[in-house]
Amino acid sequence: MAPAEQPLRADARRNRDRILAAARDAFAESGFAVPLDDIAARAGVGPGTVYRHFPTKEALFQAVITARVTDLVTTARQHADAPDPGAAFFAFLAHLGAEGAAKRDTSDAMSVPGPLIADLHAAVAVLLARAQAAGAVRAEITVDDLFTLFKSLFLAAHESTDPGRAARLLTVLSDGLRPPR
Amino acid sequence: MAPAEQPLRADARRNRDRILAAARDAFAESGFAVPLDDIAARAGVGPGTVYRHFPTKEALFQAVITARVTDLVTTARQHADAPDPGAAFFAFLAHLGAEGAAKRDTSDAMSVPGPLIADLHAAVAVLLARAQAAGAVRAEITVDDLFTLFKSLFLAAHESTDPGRAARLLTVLSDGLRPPR
DNA sequence: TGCTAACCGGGGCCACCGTTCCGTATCGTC
DNA sequence: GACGATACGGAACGGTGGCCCCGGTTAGCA
Repeated sequence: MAPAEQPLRADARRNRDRILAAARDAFAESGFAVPLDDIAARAGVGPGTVYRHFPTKEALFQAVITARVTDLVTTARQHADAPDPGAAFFAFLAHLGAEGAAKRDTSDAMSVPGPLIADLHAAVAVLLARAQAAGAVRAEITVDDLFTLFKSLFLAAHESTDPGRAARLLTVLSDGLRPPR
Repeated sequence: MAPAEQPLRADARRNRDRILAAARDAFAESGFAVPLDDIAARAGVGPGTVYRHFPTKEALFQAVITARVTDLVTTARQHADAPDPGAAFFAFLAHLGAEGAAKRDTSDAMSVPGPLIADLHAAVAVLLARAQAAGAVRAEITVDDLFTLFKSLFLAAHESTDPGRAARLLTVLSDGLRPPR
């Protein structure tokens, strides 16, 4: 949108990159709740420097998750063309589940309002509707239901160190979404 | 445990009861995170008075949830004698789900360490083991899985006002817990 | 009715965290 | 090499929330 930004000074650009990298790691480890001072310390800068580059903590978070959510949207749209709507839907759920199990901020990212999440919402709605039309998913489930379920799954997965738990719970959740026998 | 407590002065007892009632309502509405000042205001007393009766906010919370968790344990133990282990297990899950959907502090209550929750844990473990032995529930699920899943679900479910959502999500989870077809 | 002890209210302290300000250091250029 | 603009860092601010203490009041008992 604004490709012709004024060039940053060398140290500024370097610090901006370090802040983004530190924020990426810190948010992934501890979620949005991580203190901003921790991010600054991890980047080797002061809190003031973080605010020079990002107006608020939320803006920094947005900058961190934008790429990830965009990838999710892309993946969802790719699955929308698959021949088997049910398989495509559950494949995407597995992808989302792996993402959420690996990074603690995925749950927070899905709660941030904005066009990014709206896109994700819409892309998943397509997948869900096709899977439901094919009879692979219970008809009464909504996209909001799905988001809520996955946000809880992510919360649950990060409450323990049991590495198999996320996989077990994802299986439970996925199978529960299928129509009753 | 200590039935013969020294008699409280009339006004002290009245205030204690009002604080407990206010805390019960406030915790149910907003979870443990509700400010203690709000509870005090709701009870019509000052924050200092709350601390005269309960040493910490957690102690107050304990006092509020003890009766509820005890009821849950009793219910679980009653279900342990039922002839159909699978039906008993899922009936208890429905009971727990209703509790968690109605009161926002259920999730927090299940996270408090202590003998009360340990009892609940043990009682549910019996239900789960019997249901698994009867082939009504997937064998790989643990009690911790169940607790974690329900705690997170309660947290996430309260983020929306859709009254049917809790029921839908509970159905999904319950069906997902059944062995694969 | 008057004394004593317990109790009440709320102002205040401390810790935490997001945010801002300002003196200083660094960069880029002439 | 020096100067102006820019960026840096960390100390300070403001708000929030748990927790405690002081001065006044009230209940209980003689």
